[in-house]
Amino acid sequence: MNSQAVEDYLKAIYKLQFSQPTVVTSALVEHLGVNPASATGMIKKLADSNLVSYERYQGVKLTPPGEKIALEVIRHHRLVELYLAEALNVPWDQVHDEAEKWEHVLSEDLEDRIDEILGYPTTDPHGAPIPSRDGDIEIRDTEFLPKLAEGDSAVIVEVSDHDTDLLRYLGKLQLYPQTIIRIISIAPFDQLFTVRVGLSDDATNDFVIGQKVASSILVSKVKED
Amino acid sequence: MNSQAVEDYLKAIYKLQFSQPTVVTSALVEHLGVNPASATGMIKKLADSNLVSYERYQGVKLTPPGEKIALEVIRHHRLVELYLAEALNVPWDQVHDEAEKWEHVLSEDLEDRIDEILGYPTTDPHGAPIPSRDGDIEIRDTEFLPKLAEGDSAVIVEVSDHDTDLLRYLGKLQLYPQTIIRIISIAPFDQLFTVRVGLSDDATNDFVIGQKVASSILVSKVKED
DNA sequence: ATTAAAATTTAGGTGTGCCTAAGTTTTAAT
DNA sequence: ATTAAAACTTAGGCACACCTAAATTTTAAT
Repeated sequence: MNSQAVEDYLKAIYKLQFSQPTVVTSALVEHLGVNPASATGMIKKLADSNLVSYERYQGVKLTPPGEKIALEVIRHHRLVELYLAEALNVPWDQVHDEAEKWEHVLSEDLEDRIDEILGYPTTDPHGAPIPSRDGDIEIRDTEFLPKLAEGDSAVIVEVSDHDTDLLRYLGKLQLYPQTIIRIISIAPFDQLFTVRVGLSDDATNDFVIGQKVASSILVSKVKED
Repeated sequence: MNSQAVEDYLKAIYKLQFSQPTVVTSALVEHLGVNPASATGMIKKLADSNLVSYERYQGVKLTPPGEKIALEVIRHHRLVELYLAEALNVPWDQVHDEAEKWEHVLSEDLEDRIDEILGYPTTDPHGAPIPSRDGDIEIRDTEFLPKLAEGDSAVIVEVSDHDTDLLRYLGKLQLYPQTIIRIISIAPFDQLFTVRVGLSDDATNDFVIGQKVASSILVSKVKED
């Protein structure tokens, strides 16, 4: 069996490959909080097992078998997150950390039971897509909130899931997946977004978010009528 | 934090202490399926941490701190077993193996949520008592089925939980905790028990069990009127 | 082209928990 | 009392996954 460490590395590589065509050691070091030497050692091990392709100093890429395992782990993680939120009422800012532990001990049998109980869901509590059993994952047409212009309306598709404080803050602002928002204005220099939840003309609940928060939100633009 | 291995050893010692005042190395070797040398090494480590008292060649005994941890692990295990059975419909012969993995990753927060959802249960699916949060565990007046005499009626209190095949067999015979049984007869030499489920006079469903099966069942005698 | 800084790898080491093989101690039989 | 068998411990190693410190390679600046 793959160790927990192997699974964590593969998952990290999978996620980092969205923003980088090849994942360099330092990216893994930062994402996993390990020492560069440890990352190099594990990368060699993964390359030996043919889970990543690797060229010294050039970073890694998942091979098909590596990607398959990464997607299985991600499926476990996201199913568990949703299960914790729905069935056990764990607050959405805590499900990620719990799921980090549970994803590694979930049997296929239990995975199926949870999947069935949840009604074969397609997204987790943060809006991230849940891969299918055979590793297919939905590709969606999204952009980060900072790409929006003044006056744009959009629906929140997904929010970044690993920062507890950030999630609590987003929750307080009602910024959940499926929520419709409108960009009222964008202040220059500091890129501050004045945001309104919903489509109303009522400005009393508008609030302002900065770059950090804005770029943790993935949206899909809503066409005006 | 205590490693999974430490938790497993403490749990094993706790269980073995019921039948032996002091737990010798070979008992742990058999129960955990490890090499004698490994057990000795771990025993030393546990003694150094003051979780067991230990004298070379004489076996170990849990200290109060060791017993506390053992009971916490057992509480986790039994709560998870019951949760898997009730909420996820995992068959009762499989819950033990799943719980072996989950018990080590259960946070206190999740433990409380599960406890609440289950309605603060006191026994697991095999009838074993669930320790309270602060380590109290119910002491019951029970005996093993082979202690019963012909004609005795008794209620099944608990069955041995770790043998999948045995549990499936008991299930087929309807020998669950709470079930009332009567010993119709005991065949000499081989100690074969003819058992009837319930208190009826209908003999058509009587069946025979041997020593192995009989001694896996804990009962509480029912007084005749 | 040279060099300083950044990124990465190598070398060597730690702790955990397992193993086999070789003693040592206890126990029970004669 | 002696001895064989059983039980247990010690000694020496292995695999894993981490670390620090030192060396190497890449990169970007002059």
